[in-house]
Amino acid sequence: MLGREFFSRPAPQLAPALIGKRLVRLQNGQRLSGIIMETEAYQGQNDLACHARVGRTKRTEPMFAQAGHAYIYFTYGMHWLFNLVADEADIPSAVLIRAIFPMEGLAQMEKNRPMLAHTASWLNGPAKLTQGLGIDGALNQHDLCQAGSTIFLEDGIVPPEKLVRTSPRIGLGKTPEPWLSMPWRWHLDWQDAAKLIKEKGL
DNA sequence: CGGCCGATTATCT
DNA sequence: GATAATCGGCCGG
Repeated sequence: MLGREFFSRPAPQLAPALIGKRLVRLQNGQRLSGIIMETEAYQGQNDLACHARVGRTKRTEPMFAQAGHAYIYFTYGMHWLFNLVADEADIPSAVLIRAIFPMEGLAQMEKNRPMLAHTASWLNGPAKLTQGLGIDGALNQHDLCQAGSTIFLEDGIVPPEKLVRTSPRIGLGKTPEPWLSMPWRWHLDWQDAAKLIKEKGL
């Protein structure tokens, strides 16, 4: 299980370090997991794409917590999105997990999210992976570094830096520049991930 | 594969 | 009262 020190850095540093890590969720005592393929950083009140740009509210409060906690919010009237809190306490900072490569508990994940199961498009979206892993608001503010947690990270693969692509963050709408174009999204192509996982024997 | 559209409701102004 | 860190269905190429 990755400890607090791993998460304790600004989101734009944590986000690329998360690519290749294994996200594990215990559901009914069973391991569901996937390799993290895509992340986005949201850092501080200056970042006008960050929910916490407006300061502390009921929704943004988790982003001000100590690193290693979960920030989970509901959007579009139907979707839960999962973030890992980064950086020091009182600095609002988080990394959105946008895609995973399914690894363990495939049968249970298929029950959780039947659509497109076992295809490359199964869990390649921030709301898709929360469905697959059975993550919702009940886990908001959870500590991923606490013994006995039902959600935590483990080491997985360490992709070569050249395979980790960057781009602007997705879905920011009318967020002003320079935040709209900030290259704070990191991702691994599906085929590259599959190859690396196979090579590593996971 | 890419673009447009409707769904559906907590949160904030 | 407007908006949203999305998704799936449906269309056209």
